[in-house]
Amino acid sequence: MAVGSDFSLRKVDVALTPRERYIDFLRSRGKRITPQKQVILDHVSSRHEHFDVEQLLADLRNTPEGARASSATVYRTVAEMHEAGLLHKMELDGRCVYEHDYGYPQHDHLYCSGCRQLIEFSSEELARICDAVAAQHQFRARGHRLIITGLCVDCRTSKSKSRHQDRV
Amino acid sequence: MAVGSDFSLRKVDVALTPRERYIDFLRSRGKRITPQKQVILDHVSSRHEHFDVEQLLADLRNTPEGARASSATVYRTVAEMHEAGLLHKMELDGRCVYEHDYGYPQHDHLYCSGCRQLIEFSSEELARICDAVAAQHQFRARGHRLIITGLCVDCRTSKSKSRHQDRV
DNA sequence: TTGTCTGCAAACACTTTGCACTTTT
DNA sequence: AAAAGTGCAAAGTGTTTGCAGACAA
Repeated sequence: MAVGSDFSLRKVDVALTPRERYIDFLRSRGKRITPQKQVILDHVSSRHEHFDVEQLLADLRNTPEGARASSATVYRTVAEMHEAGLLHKMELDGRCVYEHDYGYPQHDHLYCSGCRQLIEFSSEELARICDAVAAQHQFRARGHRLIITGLCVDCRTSKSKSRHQDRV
Repeated sequence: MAVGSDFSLRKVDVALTPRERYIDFLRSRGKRITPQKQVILDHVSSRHEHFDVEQLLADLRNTPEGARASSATVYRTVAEMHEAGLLHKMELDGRCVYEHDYGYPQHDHLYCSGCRQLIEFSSEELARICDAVAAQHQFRARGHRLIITGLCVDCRTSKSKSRHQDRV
């Protein structure tokens, strides 16, 4: 069973770049830094964007240098980066979606069930509510995830034209 | 692709019992009311509790009358009840978890990563935030889901004794 | 009689794992 | 040299689906 170590529970130290942070993490665990991990790291940290493993694999294949990593490796590496606190993970429509959120402020999402787009927002009030609720239940909160489901503007207006909306 | 019809989008009419509601739904679609569906309905609506299909199947088998339904049927029926607005669905740790929430007030959850218990809470403030955020993005919200992850009191205190905590 | 439903088993999508080989340290 | 990583293919999970027979409307 994977373990969310003390390391990953601590508030991130934003003085480090993602790469430094990751390398620190690997070193502290006696894990290795391999070309595959670097390629994946570069891809993932070059933008703040939601993706699943399939997309990441496709991206890697489209890379000019044709950087390569097997899906097994991508799954393993992505999990490792999640442990390291570089990637945020969530489940959506039966598969795992990640986003590079190291150094990014906490935020939540609107999820359009039409085009499956994730729209970000953040709310301090929400954080306050979470703290209050947790305290009330003597719960030690590690984090939270709020997803508001519905239809985005585009899907609302193109409702009758496309097959997009209401995919549940 | 399954369809979340107008029917299921409408606010539930709490004057109906779950059974009435379900039967209405089935009739309106020309779907049938079978013994299997009734057994499942009874089980599900007899308590307000979180379960996955595996648990539901086990429960059915433990029933005195040995009520039976294949897993395919349970999957199909549960999905149907979700469409009918009787069951709330969420994904957790890679599988789908349902709860009978017809007639119950909207609420959200604290999820203990130790014992995997779901603790309910509700917050009007939260609902307000969701509305505000959706409006801000011209988004038509259908619903929301907030999960606060962490450790419950029990798992916090029995931290060193058990293998419970930090299952990610 | 028509059309849905059920159960079974096969199919599926996504993810994890065992293993032999490679690579880092 | 020792330990961890990689790719492949096989094994797992949880869920869906095709189909033939059963059955409600």
